[in-house]
Amino acid sequence: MRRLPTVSDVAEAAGVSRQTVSNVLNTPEIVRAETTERVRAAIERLGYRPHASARRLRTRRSSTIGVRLDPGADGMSGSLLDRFLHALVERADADGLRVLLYTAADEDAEIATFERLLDGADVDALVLTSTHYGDRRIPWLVEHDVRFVTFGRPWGEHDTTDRSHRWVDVDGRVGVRAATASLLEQGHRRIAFLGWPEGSGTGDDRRAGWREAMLAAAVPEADLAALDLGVEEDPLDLGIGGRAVAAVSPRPDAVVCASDSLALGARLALGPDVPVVGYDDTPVARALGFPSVAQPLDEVAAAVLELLASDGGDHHRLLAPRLVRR
Amino acid sequence: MRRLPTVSDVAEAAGVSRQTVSNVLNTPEIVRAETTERVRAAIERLGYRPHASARRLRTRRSSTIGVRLDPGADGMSGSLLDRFLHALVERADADGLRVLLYTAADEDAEIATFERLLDGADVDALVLTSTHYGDRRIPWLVEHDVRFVTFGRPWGEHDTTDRSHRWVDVDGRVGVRAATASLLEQGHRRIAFLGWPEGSGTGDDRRAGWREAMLAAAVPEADLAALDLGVEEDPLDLGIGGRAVAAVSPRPDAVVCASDSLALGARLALGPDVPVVGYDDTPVARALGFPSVAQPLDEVAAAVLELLASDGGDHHRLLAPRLVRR
DNA sequence: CACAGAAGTTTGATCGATCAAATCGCCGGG
DNA sequence: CCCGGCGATTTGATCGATCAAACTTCTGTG
Repeated sequence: MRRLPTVSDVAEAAGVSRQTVSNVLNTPEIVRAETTERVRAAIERLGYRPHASARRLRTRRSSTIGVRLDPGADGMSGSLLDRFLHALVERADADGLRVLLYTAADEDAEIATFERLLDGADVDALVLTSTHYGDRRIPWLVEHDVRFVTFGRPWGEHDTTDRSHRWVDVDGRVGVRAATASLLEQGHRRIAFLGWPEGSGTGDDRRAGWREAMLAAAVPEADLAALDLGVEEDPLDLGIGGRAVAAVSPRPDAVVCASDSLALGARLALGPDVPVVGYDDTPVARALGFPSVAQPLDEVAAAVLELLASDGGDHHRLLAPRLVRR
Repeated sequence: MRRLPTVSDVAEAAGVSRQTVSNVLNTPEIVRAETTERVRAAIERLGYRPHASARRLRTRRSSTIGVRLDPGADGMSGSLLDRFLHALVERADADGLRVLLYTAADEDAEIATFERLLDGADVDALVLTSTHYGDRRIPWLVEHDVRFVTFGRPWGEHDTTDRSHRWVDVDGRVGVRAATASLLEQGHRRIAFLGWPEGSGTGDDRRAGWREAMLAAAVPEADLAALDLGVEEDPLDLGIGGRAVAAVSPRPDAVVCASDSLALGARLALGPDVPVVGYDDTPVARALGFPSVAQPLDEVAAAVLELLASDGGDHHRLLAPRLVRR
């Protein structure tokens, strides 16, 4: 491989000094227009590209963000992370940022990885994806003064106005409320909610959306209990959700679900005549043609990067999902 | 953030020179055991970690491999890339390699990205995932003397013994043959193959596996034509495959499919009584409980890294998939 | 006992960029 | 006509590591 041109080569070719070349690239406003022109031409002619590692060494910034590739998300919604990652990489690229992946078996291993990545100056910011109750990573990062943004709000433990923790999330409650409302509009009244047992932040949030819509439509509170189903999802047994819905008597008119995989279970148990709405708009929902609440992953990615870059301003964003009707 | 310790700090603390510290880390065999011990202790005590960018600048190696995050793989098997990536990152981590993501809208954009990544010394090797007929990326990489491995063999255009192109792939033919054989063992004879129209490398390879198994079981060649179904898959219409199978008369005893999403279509059209086997072992197959041919992604990742690292030895690997019975 | 050669360790230079400070050129005011 | 001040550009030092070569110490041999 040929030797790559350096700033010095460009400088010589353009008849200026190294620093001027550097200035053209980093602070063009202090360079005379005519000089800029000459340097630009030389850069073009020689095919010069700054050497990323050299720059990072000097500036002590890596312009790289670390993202964990979650092993857990192996369910049907696994592709969600995939799509988020894709959006993130695309946006980051436009901002001149690189995305580095890492994995970790558990929280301790992940914190050890943080140390490696940060001390080695491999990354200078992190994006975390699955936040949960009692997440030990957050305090660690805050304490070590690391720049990070989570996709997922801090459930419970934190004050949402806490300025040390920036986060972006999608308002599941609003999404499920819209889904439920759309079923109510179609004339259904006995709309079941098929979700997870109480105690998960995300799940309870989505459940709340269903309750709100039902109560707003004057469905008596007393009727809700029988329609509120929480099952422990098992990737190997889709039937569990379906059986729970099928056991409700009288049979519900429609079902709003906390995930597409629950929705698939319900659909298989009840047949195509009972409307079902899923969550996450996965390929399964698209293929089978049932509606689903889609997370605006592009917007999430954009917001994550904005929060990473910004110093002041707001420290969190709650984005509205979109109901995909089918 | 505190100033991080450098080699010099460690050297001073251990009472040796910079270079000796470097040797302890990179070529321990030339350092006296006693010295190594002392340096190791100092490293531990100070919490020293090598600065990745400085090392890269000096060695002109980034120890980072670039992987494209494919936008296209949005189907049900999208999570396949996800799982592969995960395995890759895990293995790479163990070898001290980092994985950097990139995206690109089309082939030209991707080649432009190659230039950026390589010239900037961001990555020193690439892993490509979806190879196709007439792939212009391959000759570009070969010509520019870039180290790369593809997951997917070169379909048609290349000689498989070509030493300039290293690849790893999964033997779909063997996988589908095993799937078909297992159905034959169960006593089925009219086993349909539901795949894509002829002309796709992967698809034809899988079809060949079905044909082989059928012919080996003495099913007359003449019977095969009616059972060989190729449909253009449409992520928005799962029914297309199902309708194709349902139209076969007399109805097949069982169906072997080129993908889980085709299998889902067949399953929905024929009901749970006609055995169906899918391909890729996606969450859908697991959830619905139909068998599927699983690609050994861990092994693929390991093989990819081995080929990337090795200088001599074999230049390609064809791995055997595993039939997941259910 | 001197000495060649190996083994272990140190020194100075370097990778390619940016920072900080110095220098140069030019204009206008006193 | 000199000088302060500003804008544009250059120079020298530096980031943290490794390379290449020099140097020191040890070992075994004639």
